[in-house]
Amino acid sequence: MTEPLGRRERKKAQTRQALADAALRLFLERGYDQVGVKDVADAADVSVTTLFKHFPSKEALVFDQEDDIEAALVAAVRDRPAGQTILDALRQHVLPAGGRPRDPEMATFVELVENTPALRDYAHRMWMRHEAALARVIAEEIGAPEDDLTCAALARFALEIRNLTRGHPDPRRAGDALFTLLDRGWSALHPNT
Amino acid sequence: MTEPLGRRERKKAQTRQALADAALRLFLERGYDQVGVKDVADAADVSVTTLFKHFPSKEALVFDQEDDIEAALVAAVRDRPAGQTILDALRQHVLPAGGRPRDPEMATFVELVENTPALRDYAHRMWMRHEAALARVIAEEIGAPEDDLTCAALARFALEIRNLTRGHPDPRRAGDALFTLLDRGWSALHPNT
DNA sequence: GTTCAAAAGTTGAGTCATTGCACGTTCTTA
DNA sequence: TAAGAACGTGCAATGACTCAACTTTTGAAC
Repeated sequence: MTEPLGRRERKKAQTRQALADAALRLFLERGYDQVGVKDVADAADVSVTTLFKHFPSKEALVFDQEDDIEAALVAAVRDRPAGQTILDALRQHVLPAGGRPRDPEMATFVELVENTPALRDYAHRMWMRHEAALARVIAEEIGAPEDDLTCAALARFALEIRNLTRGHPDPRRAGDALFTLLDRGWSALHPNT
Repeated sequence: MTEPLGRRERKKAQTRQALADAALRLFLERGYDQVGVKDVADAADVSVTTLFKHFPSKEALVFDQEDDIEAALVAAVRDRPAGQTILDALRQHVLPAGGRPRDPEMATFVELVENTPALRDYAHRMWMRHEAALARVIAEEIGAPEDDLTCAALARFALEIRNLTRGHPDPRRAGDALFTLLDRGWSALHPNT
């Protein structure tokens, strides 16, 4: 489906990839704040303006493929198995799997993001940006008005659980406890949802 | 207690006040994004560098007296009446009083902050910055380890309630419902706290 | 009363991320 | 194939923020 690309689009994707690769390499070598966008552009052999045509900001250089996350989140709630509550669906989708794969490349990437305030904040904002969509699908599922505040609160709290458990020795167990906390309050307001 | 100020400190406070006044006036006149820090500095008859010696950022120009909020927050939990739960103490302290005083000057200020993304985000960050202190005092009060995750979560969720209810027609009632949600889950984990 | 050195205020000249404007190249359409 | 639209690219600018040096104020020693 993505095969028939013209030369132009192929070169565009190539340039984009070169920028992302150069950025990640330089950031890991020297640290995010010690690398300017000029350095990244030079390493990819393009001008700074071209860099910003491909990425909306310096932070976005390290978050390359952040596309279908919102759709997957909404689908996890809307298409949950029959009989499963909304909170259990969120619990399974938001919390990471128990044993970590320990991909070494991913590990250094996560370390870079965690140790760089600008990147940590950016990742947080990107993740919380899905709150509105999540709140909307929750309201639909329980038949509440679209702007129901408890749905917005549940969406925000559930998303924040991932941020809270990040860096914890056992994120799965910790997240479970927090989802249980939310579940007790939520099921009192909206039983069997 | 703050009377014996030397000429120097008096002039410093005077410059600071002139900057804050000029900034608020210009922001309300032309809009936050249409005013540069240069304009504010010129209006107060100082250089841009001097402006940044008094305020750490452009956003900070409008949040002049944000000092003892964290202390009051911690005190509200630690010095709550005997027999009152932590969540009830937070509910009373975080939620605004029912009838609004309708101070016209404050109203235009709130409107400016709400309608300016940069200021809205800054106010949010400033408010959430108290999460760590709040989490610490909650952990102390229930005798949990200082880095207990459920305490951090309760602190974050309680603070977020204020952000969620902002702009709602009846913040008091809406906030009450959300605190009740948290209360059910929390009292199951830590009864009578 | 004068001097002097540390502390604090002030400044102009910079740095860095980000964005209009203009030019050349590539793709489309007739 | 040639005009015209759309796109990639670079130069130069803008706006927030910082740095090294200069000036003023303060407090005490002489």
